[in-house]
Amino acid sequence: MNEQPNTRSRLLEAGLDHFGRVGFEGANIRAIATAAGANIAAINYHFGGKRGLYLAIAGHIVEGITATIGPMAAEIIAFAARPELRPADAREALRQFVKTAGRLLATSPKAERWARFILREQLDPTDAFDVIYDGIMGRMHRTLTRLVAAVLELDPDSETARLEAFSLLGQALIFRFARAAVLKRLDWSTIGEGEADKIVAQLERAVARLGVKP
Amino acid sequence: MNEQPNTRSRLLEAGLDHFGRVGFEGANIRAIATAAGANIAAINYHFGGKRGLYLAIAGHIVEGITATIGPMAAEIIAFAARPELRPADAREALRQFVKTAGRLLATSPKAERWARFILREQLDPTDAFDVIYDGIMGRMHRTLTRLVAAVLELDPDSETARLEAFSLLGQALIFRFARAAVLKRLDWSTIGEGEADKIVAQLERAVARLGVKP
DNA sequence: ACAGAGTTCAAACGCTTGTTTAAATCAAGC
DNA sequence: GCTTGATTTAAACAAGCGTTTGAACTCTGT
Repeated sequence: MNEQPNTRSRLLEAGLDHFGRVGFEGANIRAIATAAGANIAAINYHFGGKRGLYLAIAGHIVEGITATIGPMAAEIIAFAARPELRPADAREALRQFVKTAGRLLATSPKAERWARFILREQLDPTDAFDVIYDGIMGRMHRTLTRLVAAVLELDPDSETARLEAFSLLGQALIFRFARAAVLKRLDWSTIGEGEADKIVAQLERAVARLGVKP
Repeated sequence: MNEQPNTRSRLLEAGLDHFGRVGFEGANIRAIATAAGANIAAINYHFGGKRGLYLAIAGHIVEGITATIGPMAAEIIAFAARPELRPADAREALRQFVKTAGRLLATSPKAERWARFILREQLDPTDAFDVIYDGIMGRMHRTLTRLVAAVLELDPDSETARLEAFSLLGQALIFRFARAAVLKRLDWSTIGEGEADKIVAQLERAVARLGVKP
């Protein structure tokens, strides 16, 4: 029943999955405890209760994402921070970013769980949303904005640049958030490597289209 | 306490809001009944139970969306079905579509409730998803695909055309689904007419960019 | 071997859940 | 005005919920 790590970690993982699927109110701490191979009381012992576990999971997600995309993120951030960033270079950096992040988002089971949990938080945000936004989301969007602004030759602090960054993000996230519709419409049964290739190609097309003058 | 329509309708509206906020498992039929100014037993009487109400709401959403975008949709569908559809014409139709639909999606309280409910269904689809997909979503996406394909001069049945349609859709939906992040990042407190203008302008930029050769 | 803190366990605690029941109320038709 | 069917009501049902409890089980340092 038990996997490798300690009860605390197993509860975080099981909770992430469970909360993401049915939401905070719908979640059942007995089911979480069972899935984690732990006793119900362990949740109250380690996290002080259901809400405590939920908030801890938000932090756990930030850690997870940071650890996963950390190396690439550092590289891109350094690149994006260069003052003499040329449009063509920024476009290439953006292309690399969507290739890696897009594939991760499309195929990784971890990313699936993260996305589910985060999306539910967007639907009616609680304290957990601030944890995630301040921890990873805001930072990531600011970097994306700088790159997009460089490609479009916009002021990176302008509202337009931020809107453009959301536009690009939307084109990636739609394949994660509207997965059920994507699978039906494209007649796919699942998203494996082959399907991810097509999604990534679509994202590269989006980047290539950025800032091209009519 | 009671609004105008009958108990059945009030339960559908209250349930749409409540299920959308906290999900099926998290929803509380007592809270729904109270919000609707009805007795708990009314849910079982009219819909046979919690699940029955949930499924009925899916149908109610399809009706609502159809009634709201019906006139525009009919016009666009007729337009998109024309065999001799020229790229420039299709682009103009697409521009009109995102202007109307984008503003509705961004500002309408009804659209907010629909989007919330539908998004939750995407996270783990049940029978209700099929009701919504077959009822409105698939139809709408097929029309969108035809228009996008015409602009890009692609085969409207090609996988690429369908992916491109999702890309465009993603750019509109991100402002609805990731609303919490959008508000934070753009330092908006709410999305009123002024903010909707900026979102619609961003969507028009996305349409203008479609199919422009480098 | 022992002590003591850290952790896990089964059992029980109120309380809330979705559903059911049977009586009360309403709206027409004759 | 009474009857009949549809609808609404308050009350009760068992099952499930999050939390608490106190005893049992680790494990580490001495």
